[in-house]
Amino acid sequence: MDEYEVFKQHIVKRVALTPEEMTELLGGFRLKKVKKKQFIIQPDFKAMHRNYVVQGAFRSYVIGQDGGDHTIQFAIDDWWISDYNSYTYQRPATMFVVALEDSTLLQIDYETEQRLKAQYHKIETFFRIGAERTAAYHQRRIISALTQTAEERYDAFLEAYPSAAQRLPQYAVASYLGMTTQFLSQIRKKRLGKKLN
Amino acid sequence: MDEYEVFKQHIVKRVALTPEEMTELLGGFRLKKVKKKQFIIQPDFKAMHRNYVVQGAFRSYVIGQDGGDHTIQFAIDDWWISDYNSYTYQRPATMFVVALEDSTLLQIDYETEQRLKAQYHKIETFFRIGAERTAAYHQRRIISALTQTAEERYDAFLEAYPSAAQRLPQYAVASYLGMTTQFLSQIRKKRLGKKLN
DNA sequence: CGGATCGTTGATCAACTTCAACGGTCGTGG
DNA sequence: CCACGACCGTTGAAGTTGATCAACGATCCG
Repeated sequence: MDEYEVFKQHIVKRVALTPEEMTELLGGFRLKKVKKKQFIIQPDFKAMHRNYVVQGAFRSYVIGQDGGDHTIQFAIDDWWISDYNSYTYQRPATMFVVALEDSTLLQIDYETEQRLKAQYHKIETFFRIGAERTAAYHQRRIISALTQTAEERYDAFLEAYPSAAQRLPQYAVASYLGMTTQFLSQIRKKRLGKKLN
Repeated sequence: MDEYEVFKQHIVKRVALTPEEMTELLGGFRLKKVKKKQFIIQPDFKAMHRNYVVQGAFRSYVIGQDGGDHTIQFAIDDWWISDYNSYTYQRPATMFVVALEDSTLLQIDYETEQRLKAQYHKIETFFRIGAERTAAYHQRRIISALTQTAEERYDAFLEAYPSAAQRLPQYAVASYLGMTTQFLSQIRKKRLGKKLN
């Protein structure tokens, strides 16, 4: 299927646009193909784009002062990803965002987004809804981090994102859940005894 | 100072409104005074309002299955607070939001907010900016939770919100930082040896 | 084929929790 | 306005969760 068609479906689910608005919004995005292991955002560079993942998988992470690697977010098909502190405030990034597979993105740059939001009320609405959902999603993650043990977080992850759990490398899942790969391995071992898979 | 005047200053910092838009937006909010220990949101009830704190202090928290109490957010003067998963999606809340001091709020209800956003482009912009900031703020918290030790998180908290650290009860700060009150007490004790305060 | 990357395992170790007990302060009802 | 109980912060000892360290096998990819 055509890449813009996938994205169009995504838009329609959030907001009803006139043909003109739809054309303008789609026109703001540029198609980009990236290879596995390629970076689309790096620390010290401003995050230039908000990224919609048409197809593929990405991971954003930071490096702690201990040198450890901590996953902030995943994005697979039909998700968004960026360094929101960098993009929103147009400041240098603190995060890496890297492709975990060969992927296809639709990117909008900051100035274009601002212009479209100012020009079309319903495009503003579109991005407002996105920001609200991002905020609500992040809040759920904070709750999970504060209230659950490592094992419970893994269970919850399997339940919430079963396909992602299959598709993503183990080290990335572990660091997303705030534990070491070794400890995740322990958990999985225990699980094998009780249940296949 | 008049309560609405404080709020007006807050609005002006985000977006430039015409007198009509300003009147409409302010008109959407109702003043509410709450006493210390009073709840403004409780689990199983829908969060009816988005709350701007004119003056006072609030705390939102969830109860884990262990019965433990986990602070999700604080809000003191000039901050917003709600259960965003409940308010955004109009579903039953999972959080408590309680006043830590006698406080003054400005509340808008969901339907009014939707109506104003639909009617006035720049009011939509106002809330969009709020949502983006909330998302960016939550992302910083996630990074902190994943990358820092308990002691580092306390340091960062003192630096980021020195006045809040003074004003809020210790048990609330500890549970916000994801540690027990006992452990926070240990950290503070160590600190006394090195530096006053 | 050979090196890098990824997941695994087991032993030791550290960060943080839990449990239990105590002193201070705050607010409330008598 | 005082007394009492509830709430809050503190301390120390023992216990757990999850990290660290080190080593190995498997797989992927050039």
